[in-house]
Amino acid sequence: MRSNDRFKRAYNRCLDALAALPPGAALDSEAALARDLGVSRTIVRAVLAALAEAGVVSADGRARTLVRAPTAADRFSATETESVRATIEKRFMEMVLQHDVRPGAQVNNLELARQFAVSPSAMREYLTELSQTGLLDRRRDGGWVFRGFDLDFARELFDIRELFELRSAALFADLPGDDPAWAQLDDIERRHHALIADIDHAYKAFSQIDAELHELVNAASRNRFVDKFQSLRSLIFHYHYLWTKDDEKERNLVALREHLVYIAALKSRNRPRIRAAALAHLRSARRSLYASIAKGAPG
Amino acid sequence: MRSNDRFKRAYNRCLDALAALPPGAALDSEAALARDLGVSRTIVRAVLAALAEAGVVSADGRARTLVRAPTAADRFSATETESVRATIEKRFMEMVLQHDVRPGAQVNNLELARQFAVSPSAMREYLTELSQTGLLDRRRDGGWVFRGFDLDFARELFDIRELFELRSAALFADLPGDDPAWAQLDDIERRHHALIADIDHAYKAFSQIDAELHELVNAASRNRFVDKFQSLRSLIFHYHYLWTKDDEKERNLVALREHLVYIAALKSRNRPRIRAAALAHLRSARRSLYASIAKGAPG
DNA sequence: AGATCGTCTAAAAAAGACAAAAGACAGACG
DNA sequence: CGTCTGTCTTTTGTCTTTTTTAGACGATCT
Repeated sequence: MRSNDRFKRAYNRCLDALAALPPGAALDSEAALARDLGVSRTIVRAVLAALAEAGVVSADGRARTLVRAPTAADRFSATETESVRATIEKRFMEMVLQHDVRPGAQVNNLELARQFAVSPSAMREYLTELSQTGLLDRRRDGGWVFRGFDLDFARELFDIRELFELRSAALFADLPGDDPAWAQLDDIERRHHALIADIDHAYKAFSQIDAELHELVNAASRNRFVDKFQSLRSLIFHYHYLWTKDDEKERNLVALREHLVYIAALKSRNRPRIRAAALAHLRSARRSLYASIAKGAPG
Repeated sequence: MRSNDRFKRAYNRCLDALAALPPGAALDSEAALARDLGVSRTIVRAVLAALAEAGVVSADGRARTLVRAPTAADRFSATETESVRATIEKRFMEMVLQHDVRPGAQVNNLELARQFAVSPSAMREYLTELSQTGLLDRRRDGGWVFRGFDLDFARELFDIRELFELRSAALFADLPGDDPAWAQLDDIERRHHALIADIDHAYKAFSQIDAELHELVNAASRNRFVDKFQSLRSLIFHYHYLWTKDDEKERNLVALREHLVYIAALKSRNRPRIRAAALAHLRSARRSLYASIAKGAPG
């Protein structure tokens, strides 16, 4: 059956909203709540019924009032509100990037589904989607072959990334002065400075801002294939950053400084300078990825 | 239920093989047949049982002999041997490339499944896979939006194609002289000459040889992302050639001649010459695609 | 009269069911 | 003793069923 994680997330968000109200306050209409929570009225009704059941709100007739302030115990836990899709992605990326599977290994849909505690259909759908990314291949007679997160994959990924990023950066420099992208670039630059200033505490935010910068630059290509590739890159790097801990802070600091040089180059609109800055950053990122793969895979 | 199109294709291939034998001849062992037909022994056994049922072979004990020469009536028809996947792909590409759906239109999984006479799951799996190609987008709340085979798509496709092909061609020129790719290139060149000589009858074969040439060149990149893109390109062009009939012969002849210039340039290993030939061919292919889209979509 | 609510319908997601296909293993045959 | 065959188990591809969600429409309340 379909999981009701949507309902659970809406329920938690509703508790958050109720925490700001005093006991005895009247709740908004169903339609208004649906708008605020970004779900259908059907879900809102289910949430309200559950809140009444839990004794958080009272529902006499059509007037609903807050009975008591919601507590942490009322909330659904993080594992419950996670969509099946997100669960699978996390588990799978963990498996892949931590080198728990050897390149060339056969992947068994049924076994993975059991291992991740999801239905075979959900697993199958995810594998189908991921087979477009080059991490997996579908065998002609059924079954899946894992191609692996190895040096070859990293090389192929970076070769394309270089091709796309250099093209996008050149196009970015040609954007008219009043294009909103310039303001977004300024904002990203400001946040880079803030992050560097507070690097001891905030270095975890690197993955996010890295994705934002490269997505902004690549958007200048106005090309859906570049966009798709970019989101694959973000996905892989997001999880890669998450689990590769050696020299994490230093590594991120180096990348942030390279970003600043790159941003300055973009703002100068000087083609050779942009190209040089982009290449310098890509080369250092490539080296760092190669090194972490060579270390992670002792085979 | 899973369809037995595999069994039916193996059955037809087996009939083809038997047609070469005289009545009374003994058949190979199951394992040998499985190897020859490229299927499992389970299927071979089903095929042999069906052949005995049809009276084509006799099965007394473990010795099997051919009773009579197979006829056309024994064969399964083309529609029966087509896999569900292939059916969907054909119908969908027909719909897309013939402009039966407007860009931005909502695509309904259930309705498509009914229309194509396949199950919603099979349809859904195909749409999931195709959404990686940029022809479709998945909406956050379920449902699909068709992005369309329009001028934007053609432009984005060709921009990437140009990027990849130029890179691949340059790498191709660096292949060592004893690389098998050169022999394959010679073979493709020979078949180009044969095709041009017999263009009045053979112009239908263009789609196939076009895909072969570009796949060979792009293989020099040794990059799975280039390969994936290349197979998407082949898929789209295959069906596009199939249905765009205006000036078909002339169009193909022009492309074949451009191919020959391109092949000669590759053999010269002269970088600027290769680049010029590739660009010339890509530009003319781009123009021809743009023109056919502008004509096909009167909106 | 206008907003709000209860109920119904349709569509999509997930799970479950089942046939087809692949592969393993032991016994039979030469 | 090696090869071939019969049977069984596992896994995949596809279809069907169940549940969840979105949205529409008329009834109800203020």
